[in-house]
Amino acid sequence: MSTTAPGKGRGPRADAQRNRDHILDTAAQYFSEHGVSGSLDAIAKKAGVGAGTLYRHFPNREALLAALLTARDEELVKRRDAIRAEPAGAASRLEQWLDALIGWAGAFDGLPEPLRTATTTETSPLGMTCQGYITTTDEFLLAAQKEGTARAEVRGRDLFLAALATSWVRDAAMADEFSAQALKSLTRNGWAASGTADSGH
Amino acid sequence: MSTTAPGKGRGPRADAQRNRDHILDTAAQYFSEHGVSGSLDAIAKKAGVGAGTLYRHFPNREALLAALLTARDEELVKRRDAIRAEPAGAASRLEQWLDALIGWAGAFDGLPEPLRTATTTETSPLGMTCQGYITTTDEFLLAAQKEGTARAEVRGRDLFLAALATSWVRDAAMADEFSAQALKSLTRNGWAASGTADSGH
DNA sequence: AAACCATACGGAGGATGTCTCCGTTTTGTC
DNA sequence: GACAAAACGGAGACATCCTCCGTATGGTTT
Repeated sequence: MSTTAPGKGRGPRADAQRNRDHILDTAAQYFSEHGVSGSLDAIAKKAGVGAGTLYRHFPNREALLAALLTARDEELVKRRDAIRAEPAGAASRLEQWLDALIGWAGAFDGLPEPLRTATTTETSPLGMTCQGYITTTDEFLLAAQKEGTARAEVRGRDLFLAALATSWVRDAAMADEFSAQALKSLTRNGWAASGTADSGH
Repeated sequence: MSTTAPGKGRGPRADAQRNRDHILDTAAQYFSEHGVSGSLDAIAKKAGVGAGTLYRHFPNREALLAALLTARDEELVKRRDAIRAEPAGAASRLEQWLDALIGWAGAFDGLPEPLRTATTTETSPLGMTCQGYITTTDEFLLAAQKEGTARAEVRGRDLFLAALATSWVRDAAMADEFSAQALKSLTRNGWAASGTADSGH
């Protein structure tokens, strides 16, 4: 989880780097337990730093979230590459990628909300991240469209939002795990070209 | 917007009734302008009543929201009856009902969130409301399934959540009105039985 | 119409949370 | 070891939610 960018000018001071990493670790755990709306001051206290230190490193909740997701970036990128390398058809690959997105957006309780906001707000750290994944979604989607297994009028952005929405429905819907699955199938049938749809129970 | 239930014991005091109605009106306007997360204290002030008065009538944000939606209930119920009376096929009726739900959930910015929470939380004023509309959704869905135009494995609850999700995506997505439309089509194709799907440009 | 009391009002204030400011401390360099 | 730049910490300004309780008002009774 170190972020020591080599060669770039003079690196950050040692204590700053240490604190930053530690805050990130603490925040990851705290958000896991309390959802993304957990108190930032509480995170600072738990990490053993002053509130000022936390806010200097991460000016607001979104920045902290963005940093947290960047740390997880590697994982999702790896997944993307693994899916790319699969011998399966384009439709299956797209489906797997969307599944990965749903899982990614569900990393913390309540995460879909800021992600959706970021997706439409642009020009924010989170927005950049989302934009990148929309591009990837477009890549898989285009392949499926060329293959004839995905409707032509669908856009990557729409599927990305649909994945967020699925994750959003799953949040706090623990009483009914079916619903998330249902949304997934609904989406699956939604983008599939006629005749290739799968009831996906 | 009066809520004078006739015959039920001794009604509320006149000033209480007046305040309640006025708070409701003020809240409707305030939420329209600032979304459902607007400050409750600000609403009280704007309505010219003390905070205590607001909280006595509506113990929390959800209660206020529920009262606000109850006022709109009549409208949606009327729409439901109108759809029922239509000569169109069951699929078309289901589609129109889902459209109505999407519009309903978009009455205020940010409304889908508490609605989703209420849907999965049950036993809350909002939860009751949602439950009722899920039942209606089931009614329209069942007709479409009997007609053979809707997949058998879909449930009303899922479509209800999908409608909320669509409204959720639309929120703050003004930069891209397409997305909401896309989600709608995606869902439409998702529940339609094979062969009856419509690309819904 | 005056008195009575249940009902309702208002707004100060406790609790929690976000974020800023600035005096103090730490780090890296010379 | 001394110096300046970088970073720290936590008090406190400010916003919100919500409660508590002394005070005012409305309806009823005589």
